[in-house]
Amino acid sequence: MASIFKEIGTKDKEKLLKELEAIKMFFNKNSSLLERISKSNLIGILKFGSVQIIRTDYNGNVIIISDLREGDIFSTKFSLLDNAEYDIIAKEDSEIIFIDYDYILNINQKKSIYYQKFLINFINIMGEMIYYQNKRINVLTRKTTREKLLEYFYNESRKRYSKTFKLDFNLTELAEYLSIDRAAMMREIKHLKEDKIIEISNGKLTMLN
Amino acid sequence: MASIFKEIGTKDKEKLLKELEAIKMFFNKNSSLLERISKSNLIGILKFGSVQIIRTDYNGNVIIISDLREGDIFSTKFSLLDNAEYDIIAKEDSEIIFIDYDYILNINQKKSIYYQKFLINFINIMGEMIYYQNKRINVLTRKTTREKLLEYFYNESRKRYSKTFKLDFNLTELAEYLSIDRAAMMREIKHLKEDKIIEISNGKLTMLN
DNA sequence: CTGTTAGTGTTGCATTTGCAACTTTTTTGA
DNA sequence: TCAAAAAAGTTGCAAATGCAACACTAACAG
Repeated sequence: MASIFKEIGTKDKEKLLKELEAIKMFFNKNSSLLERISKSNLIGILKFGSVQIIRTDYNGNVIIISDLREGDIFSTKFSLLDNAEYDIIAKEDSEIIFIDYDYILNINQKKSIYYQKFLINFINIMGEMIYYQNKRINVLTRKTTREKLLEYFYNESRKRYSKTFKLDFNLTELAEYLSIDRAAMMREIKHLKEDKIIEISNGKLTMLN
Repeated sequence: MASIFKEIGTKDKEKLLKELEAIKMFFNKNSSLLERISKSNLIGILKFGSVQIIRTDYNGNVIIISDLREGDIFSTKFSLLDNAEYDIIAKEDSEIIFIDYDYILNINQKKSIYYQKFLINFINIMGEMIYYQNKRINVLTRKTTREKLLEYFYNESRKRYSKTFKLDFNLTELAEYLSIDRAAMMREIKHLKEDKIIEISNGKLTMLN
């Protein structure tokens, strides 16, 4: 997996963070990030914890747009935070480093090796983001609940090189991630169990056959 | 809109393309790109024409994953082309410049100004790609056909600063883009007309009120 | 230890959706 | 210019989905 500081030594990393005027912030579990940061143009690097970008519809429906873990990166510019339905929530106690996006592209030390590396790391991470968004679109464009579930499970299984794995989400969140009704999803999961396609118990899923 | 050669002069651009071993290719309308390019690791820059990345399900259902126009960029690495359901189709006669992704990050002239600019342009374009994918996810995660249509129309209207605009897609393609049944979409469009929320005739849409 | 909250699991029912099968209209290219 | 293909438009119907409203269990905080 790509990392934003890959192949950059500790000293260079410190220098870089200083030049970029990086700010480290701590967020308590279940708090909203948007109350404390500007929405305009920041890159967030998740040091530890977990964070979700969510959308809450006018009818109270919650959709998980992004689910971020340690090392993941998000952008306030490229996410749709101007949309009032959107929010960013720390799901656990989390520490995040914020960098102004414009500073990344307008640093003084453009010729330094560590800046070159940083830019390339940044590009690789953006590439990964695009890839995972495509995966997500690939799931969301499936027509039926069953297909969405199977596509998601199949992806997770491949990602972990195992037919049995722990789900990243609880079942309520899974429905929010797949943008389907939770009750309908539970019904379909029951069918998948009955058809002996999956087994699932306390957060652990097994794909049969 | 970001451009990959922004602020790079003609001569530097030529030098750059040579160093990157860029290859220019022409594709006839309705031909598949995958028959002629490697799937592994290319960046495609659409000089002119239009191109779609599509997925065809086992049941023959077509979904438009990306719709690309002049100046747009796509990647064979970050798209899901290892998935046999995927294909890239030239919708019109198109010319595309291909660059190997790895060359972009491993060029000799790393310290040249035009390479700096190129990298920054590349980052800005990737940012745009992420933004538009988020827009797409924002539409696809709407639960009903009506909400998907309205969210899409609303976005287009804002993008063009006008309540009346020409649709990028014909109606068959629009259903493929929104991943909904065409007949169900037609039904819902009829309702939207009856409810005096939109007007639509030969590819031109108006949002009322 | 225990009351409260969050998450799981289930069901009935109305609504929406997808599918199949058409007709009509428009576009295209030989 | 006209036949064929593509796109638009429509409908009935079965199936899938969302919604509301539950009961039950697990997790958590005071």
